[in-house]
Amino acid sequence: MKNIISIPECKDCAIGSNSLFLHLTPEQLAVLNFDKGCDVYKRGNIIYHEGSRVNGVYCVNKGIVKLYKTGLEGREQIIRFAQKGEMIGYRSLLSGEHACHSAKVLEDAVLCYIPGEILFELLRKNSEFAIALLQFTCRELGEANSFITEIAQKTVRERLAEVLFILKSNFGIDNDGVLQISLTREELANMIGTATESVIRLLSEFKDDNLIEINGRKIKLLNQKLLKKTANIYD
Amino acid sequence: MKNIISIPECKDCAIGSNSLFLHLTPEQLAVLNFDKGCDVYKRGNIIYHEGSRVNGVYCVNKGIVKLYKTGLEGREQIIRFAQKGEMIGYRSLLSGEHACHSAKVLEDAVLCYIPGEILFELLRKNSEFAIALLQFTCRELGEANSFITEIAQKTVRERLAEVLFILKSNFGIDNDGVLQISLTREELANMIGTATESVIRLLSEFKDDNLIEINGRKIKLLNQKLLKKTANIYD
DNA sequence: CGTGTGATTGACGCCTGTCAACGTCTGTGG
DNA sequence: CCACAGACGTTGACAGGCGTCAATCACACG
Repeated sequence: MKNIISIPECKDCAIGSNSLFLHLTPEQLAVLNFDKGCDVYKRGNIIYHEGSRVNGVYCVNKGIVKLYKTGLEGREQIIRFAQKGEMIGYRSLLSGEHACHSAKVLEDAVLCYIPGEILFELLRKNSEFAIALLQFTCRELGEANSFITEIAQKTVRERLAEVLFILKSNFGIDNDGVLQISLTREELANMIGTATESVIRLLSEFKDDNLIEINGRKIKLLNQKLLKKTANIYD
Repeated sequence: MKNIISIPECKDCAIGSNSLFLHLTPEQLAVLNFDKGCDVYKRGNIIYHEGSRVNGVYCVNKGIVKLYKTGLEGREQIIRFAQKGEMIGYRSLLSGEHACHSAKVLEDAVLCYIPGEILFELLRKNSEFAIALLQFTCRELGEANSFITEIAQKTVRERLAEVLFILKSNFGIDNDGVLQISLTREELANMIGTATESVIRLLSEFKDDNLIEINGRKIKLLNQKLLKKTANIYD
């Protein structure tokens, strides 16, 4: 097995203007770097199950992780995807509750593990870090509230069109306009709370209307303006 | 006008095991008490509008406040209700975003106002307070995620039955089993994302099935076991 | 080549949103 | 004191969006 990877440096994850780790001092970053664990996960691996107790948080260094709740009759509801630089499991750790969702690897991933005590220690010693995490959480809460409104008031058709834009803003599109994440029809359905068949039918309709182009799981956005109208988005 | 009220003491709001203010030192509590403002609001008053900038947080000392987003075609989606001891507006203040919902008085209320600088000061100086607020936010985030799953997967009928239990746990029932909050049919509809007429019809059905008793806006829970089954709740 | 997962399509019907009409109650102003 | 407006509640009719079930196809993998 030539699967040995070099353990990523925390400071390499402290990228982007919104990284929480920017608020740590170099010393704290060094300590964190020393105390953390790191592992490789393959597609399909479960990192933790809904309902389990979480004793630390994971940082995504590479790959994509799907966070989902299991609802009625085992149907999964996707809460969000986490990618490079994002933390998962922090909600459960901080609230002291059991995990409110499961985490499953969607694209082969490298995750660092920060034990709970270390995180709490940092939060206690570095109030800027705590406030930054608070801000992050509040932003996520705002997104959740928006999503509630949308899922409650919009039609499936509108939600599907909208989710394409959400995926675009999270994972981007390449030069041809192709979404840089590939999801199964079922996963799309589980994001917007509908049946797989409905997603298939609606995607076909979008294609017929020249809003998108489909190539397997690759979705290309053709007419974003009209697609936004379909999604009932006006910004 | 004999409408002069005595300004409530912050320590009187620091009740219950989950109050954030328990984490403040007596001195901090005293400072907070001195710096805060306080006002009386009548039913129907808007405290702030969605999209406005929030420069502080409000603490509910008395009454009930409805937090809601305005969605498509002006339809309101109720996010939550805040009552004695709860804070509102903190999400927007902390995330630095505009208010993601409007706040409207449902039952005549007394609200204290804590300027943003004061709150941030406390968060910086008292890490236990910051962590407590973080925990609170995370719990709310967990609830939001659960709600997303429910609204996405459950039928209107199930959601309506469930919301009765949510109201029960938030506002309680009296000895006769009557919910201690009175909402219009429209407000119930706006909680679960459905039409007013659907709520009316379903409540009638619940009544016919002897699950509840209706007296205007007063709803009495008769058969909670069956009602839970209707809500598809198994705990 | 069998097996399994995912994608697709069609048929069918119910849940639920919309529209419209009407009843009820409360507060307001003449 | 009555008339009226306005908010809220109720009921019926109706259509269509969307979930469910079932059959078939496509494709990858051991």
